[in-house]
Amino acid sequence: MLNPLIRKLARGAELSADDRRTVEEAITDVRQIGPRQDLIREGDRPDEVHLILEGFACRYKTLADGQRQIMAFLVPGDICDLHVAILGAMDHGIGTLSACTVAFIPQTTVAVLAEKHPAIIRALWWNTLVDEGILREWLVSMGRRPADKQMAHLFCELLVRLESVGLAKDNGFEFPLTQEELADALGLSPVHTNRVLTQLRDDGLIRLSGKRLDILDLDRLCTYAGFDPAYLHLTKRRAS
Amino acid sequence: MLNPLIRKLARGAELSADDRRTVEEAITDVRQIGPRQDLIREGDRPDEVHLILEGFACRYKTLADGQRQIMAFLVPGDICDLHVAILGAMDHGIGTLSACTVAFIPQTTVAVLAEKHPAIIRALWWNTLVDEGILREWLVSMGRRPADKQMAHLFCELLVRLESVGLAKDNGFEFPLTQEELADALGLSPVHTNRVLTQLRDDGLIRLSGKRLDILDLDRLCTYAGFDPAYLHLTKRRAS
DNA sequence: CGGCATTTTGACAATCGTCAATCAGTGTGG
DNA sequence: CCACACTGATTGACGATTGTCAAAATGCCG
Repeated sequence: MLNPLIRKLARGAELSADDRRTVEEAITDVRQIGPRQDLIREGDRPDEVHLILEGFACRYKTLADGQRQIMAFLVPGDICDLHVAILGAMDHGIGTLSACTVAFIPQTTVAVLAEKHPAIIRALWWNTLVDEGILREWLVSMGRRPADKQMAHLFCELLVRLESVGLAKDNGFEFPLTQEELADALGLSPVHTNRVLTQLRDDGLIRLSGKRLDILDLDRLCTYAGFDPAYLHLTKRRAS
Repeated sequence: MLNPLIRKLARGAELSADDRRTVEEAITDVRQIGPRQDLIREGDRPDEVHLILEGFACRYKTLADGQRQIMAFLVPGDICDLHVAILGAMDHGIGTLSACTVAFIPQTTVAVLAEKHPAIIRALWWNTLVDEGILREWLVSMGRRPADKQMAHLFCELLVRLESVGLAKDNGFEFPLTQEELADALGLSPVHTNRVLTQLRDDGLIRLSGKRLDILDLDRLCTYAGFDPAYLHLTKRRAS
């Protein structure tokens, strides 16, 4: 399988064949991680960068009263913590949701890339900035969209993101999350999440069974959610 | 007055006297902007970077139905759009709230800095990453904190941020926003914002009159909000 | 003083959360 | 194969938070 990171970066930045090979070669330490494991905890200063190759992970914070807020879904091709080298300590945790395949890339390798392959670093920064755009859109969703549209918007976003790394087919994709985890991402209670999900199903917009999510009427779902993919900055080129 | 950007960057990164002078010299085009003016609109590709020197501005998005969500407050020392050069088009707007003094710095100047003063660029990236941390904390607030604690948390954050650029005194600062603008940042209705504000006042936690916000009992407000300033990454050094 | 934006208040409605029970699916051991 | 336990999904009843609408009060500025 083509490395999902390269596949994604190629959409937003210019990478030469040499750059791509360099990225491939940086991925040597690949590990299988079980579901619901922490990759990094708040306060850590990891000396490796983590790249998701398979599975779903998330950024999250846990409040003093035990509530959890998921701040981002990390899917194949996503880098978890490029910023730690600059920021110092992690201000949030990163954990797997499903079982994941994760590449551990030493900071020293990243530093070498920065030195010798500026195009790669630029592409990685592009990626980081897209993630920030996603974060902003989540904030908009939580602040100004009712729960049903917020959820619809999230599903639209995931479809586009997973398509960009070749993991969506026929407007559907693997979605190995419990409703409780989905609730933690939406800022809702699990019960209300269930009700909203039921409503979207009853409206014929989606089907969620087993661990697969199918979008039955993409146009209508996008309209319903007010989804405009511009914030994903994926328009430069088509997948090759 | 000491340039607030330099003051802030000095807290999180190492800048030599030469670096500081270089930053000073990059600020030549300084303009006065009235309140409620757009600096950049969604879709723009500005060829200047904007730096707030005085006043309050914000990042925002407007939905199709006219609702607005403010995604960040930009205060003196904050850079609005360092990322545009990498991302292409703006996926959100930036507008002033109060009257502002804004430095317009050409992208070419930034490119020269990147070439000749890596420490400055590194400091600017540090700043961008802190902004991302703030965004994550806002998401947590919106998702998992009730309105009163969310507002309390925001006030704690603003105090720390404004202190770091020398704009807070005696646990108070200029806060030139209407309640409607505050509501757009919190994701609340203006009416509910007013009620929560009244409650915080009645609890003796804050005073908000005219355009000044005073925190009357900082310890209690921080406890109430569950505020932990770690995410602001301002711990490396004291203000000099 | 008059005009206007902003703040404040009350009454009521909608959304969402909590609690508790039930149902469904899955895997285990006998 | 079935009994059992366990997790996750679903449903109902009810309560809390937040939104909406409309009016009144306040403050600011010419």
